Amino acid sequence: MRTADLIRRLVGSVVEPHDITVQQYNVLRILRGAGEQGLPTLEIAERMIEQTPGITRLIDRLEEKKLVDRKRCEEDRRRVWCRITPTGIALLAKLDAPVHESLSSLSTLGARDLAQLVEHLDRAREGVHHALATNHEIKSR
Amino acid sequence: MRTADLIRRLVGSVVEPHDITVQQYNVLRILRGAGEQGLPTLEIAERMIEQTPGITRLIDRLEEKKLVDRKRCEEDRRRVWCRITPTGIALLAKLDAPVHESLSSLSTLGARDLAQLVEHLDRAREGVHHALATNHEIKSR
DNA sequence: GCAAATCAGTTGACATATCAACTAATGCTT
DNA sequence: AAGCATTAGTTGATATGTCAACTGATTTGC
Repeated sequence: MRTADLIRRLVGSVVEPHDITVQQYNVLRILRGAGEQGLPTLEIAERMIEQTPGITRLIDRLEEKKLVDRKRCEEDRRRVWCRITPTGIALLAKLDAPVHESLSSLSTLGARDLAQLVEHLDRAREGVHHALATNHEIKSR
Repeated sequence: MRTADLIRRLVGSVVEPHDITVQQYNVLRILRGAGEQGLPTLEIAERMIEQTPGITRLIDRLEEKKLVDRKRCEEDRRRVWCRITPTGIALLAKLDAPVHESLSSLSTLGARDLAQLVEHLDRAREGVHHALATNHEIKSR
């Protein structure tokens, strides 16, 4: 968790001077990856690295900055499609290199160690995920 | 970072029903570890897992709940000693077992893998730490 | 021995996060 | 087809986090 916090702050130090938070950056990355059509609001929430219940207002703020736009889905009028705007794409393009470069600091670990680290974290996450789900079940009785 | 977020939420699901946040729990653990005399405010901040500039008010809230008390240091009147109260100790005692148990979900990894994971994270952190420090230097010019 | 710099901590203004209650649309059931 | 449950998303109240400016205490340099 110490390491995650440091990485968060490292990425923050790169993106925040451009007036977006790390979470907003994460949303933009997700939407860029999602392509033309975009994604419904709660789909974005599910893909976030840090889970956040405040997804609506997070995207409100991105919309205010014209980095994202939204429109109601016609087939299912409960849903809202969110898309990254050209301005958003341009901002990400500017950030790609510096973010990537800042994360190169992780290469204090070699490729092999890094791969193993990721694999271990994946396995750890499974265990924790299971514990959280169980915990939640118990609470909801 | 996904894994860290999950663990954070797992610990949160254990401690939050007792009306403290994960960060507050972290402060209490630090103060219990610090013993009788306690610690000056900013010393606590340095030892936190997630760095937080809002340490004063975080401790304000713990003080309101009578889990912590404070007094000015006589030798250096700028400083404030923070100590965990008996109520705080009692709360931690109640939480020790459930927190420990919830974290046993990490034993999807064997002891050896876990040790290696920690070592890799430590090394990763060094790299990131260095990058952040350098980054900060550049900014402050 | 005194001004300037530094340090420990606090405060105010503001941004963001969180939780529960809500609206509107759709799906399911009989 | 009516009624209830579910789903997608929003909103309001409130708690917490964040940044910069500040106070008061202690060092440091000259």
